[in-house]
Amino acid sequence: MSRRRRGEELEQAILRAAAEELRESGYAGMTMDGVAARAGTNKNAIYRRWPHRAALGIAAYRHLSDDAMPNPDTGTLRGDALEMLRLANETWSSPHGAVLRGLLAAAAEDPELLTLMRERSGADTMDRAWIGMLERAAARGEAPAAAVRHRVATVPMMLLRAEYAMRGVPSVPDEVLVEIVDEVFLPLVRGRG
Amino acid sequence: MSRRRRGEELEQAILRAAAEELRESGYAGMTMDGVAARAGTNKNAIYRRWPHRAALGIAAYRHLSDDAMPNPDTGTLRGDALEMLRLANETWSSPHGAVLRGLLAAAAEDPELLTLMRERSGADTMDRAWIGMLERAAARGEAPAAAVRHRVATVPMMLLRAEYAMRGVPSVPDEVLVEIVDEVFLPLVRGRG
DNA sequence: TGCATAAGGTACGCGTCGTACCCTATAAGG
DNA sequence: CCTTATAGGGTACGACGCGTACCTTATGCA
Repeated sequence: MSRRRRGEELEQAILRAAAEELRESGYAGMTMDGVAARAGTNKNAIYRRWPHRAALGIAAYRHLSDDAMPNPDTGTLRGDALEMLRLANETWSSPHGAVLRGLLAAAAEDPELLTLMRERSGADTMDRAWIGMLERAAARGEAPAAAVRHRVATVPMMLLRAEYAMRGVPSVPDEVLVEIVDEVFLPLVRGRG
Repeated sequence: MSRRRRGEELEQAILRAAAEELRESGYAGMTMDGVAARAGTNKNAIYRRWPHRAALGIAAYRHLSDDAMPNPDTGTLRGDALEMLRLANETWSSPHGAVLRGLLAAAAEDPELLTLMRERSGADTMDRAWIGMLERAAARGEAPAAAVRHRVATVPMMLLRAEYAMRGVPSVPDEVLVEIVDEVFLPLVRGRG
């Protein structure tokens, strides 16, 4: 008969099982019994490690993907911005993004979870990438130095996020991304000259 | 013994009860049994009218407040925009807004409900108010005519929405509203000249 | 080899949704 | 005025999922 797993090994098995459940059924469909069964263990082992379902969900999401932050350098501000938006749009409209949205929804009424989420969502890294993009544009003379501001740099991602909140699951059309760049981001950067 | 209510009268009683539960406990705390008990009826009467909890939640939210859309006219674009943002911020950070966020969260993975929400959330009315504001500014010569665009007009509200999504329950500080107007909205409008 | 620790197995309490069934008041129509 | 279809009232129940309790059993370590 098979060995009995413990410690790190068991923990990884649980996380893997939870991640699979997340991918297949989303956060709403991830049940503790399901994870336990899939991991070949029982709920005791889970609750000894995470206090509740949401905590496991967040940990498993983190386990699901180590998001490599892109840092496009197309040579123009417009190209860089579009590239960033398109990559984000792809990520968020994938099953992977659906899981993220489910978690965010679950955390909406639980501030504690929301902070947990934000810490691990890589939002800061994302913001830095946009600021870097603006700095390079400014160095090229493509943007006024006064435009290199956090509030300005984050506008496109904020708009994309809000667009997702309004629409349902499907991805945001590419025209919208182009509009965000051409009708908002670039005029805004220029308007600060 | 008291009359037995029917039709419209009973429906209103249920909606009133559901709205009270929403106000007191948020959407997550609104239970069907609770609403039935508070309305002095039973779940049959509810399920004969709404197919599930979420539908009742949305209907009750609508019943909770007939949102009079503000239409400030302070004489300057900056004043109008700030006023709109401040009103929206007040609304969303009130218990009333907490209910709305709870509903949105619940609807996040259910496209059908999301459209229901959007239809009744008055988002279109809100957009029109912002466009009207821009038009008046253009008429006063305070903004270029090219800035009167839907995508431009909706930017501040989108940013506020995204700000809410990032932070938890508490209201967005007034400085952020000022930043949205002074660092984004006004430069953007000017940048389109 | 003995023991503390942690995993396995299982059952349970609780809350909540949604459904079923049967009884009864009410309104509408002959 | 009486009958009958309709809809509300009462209640119980099945299903499901979370989180807990309790006991048994394997495993690593002293």
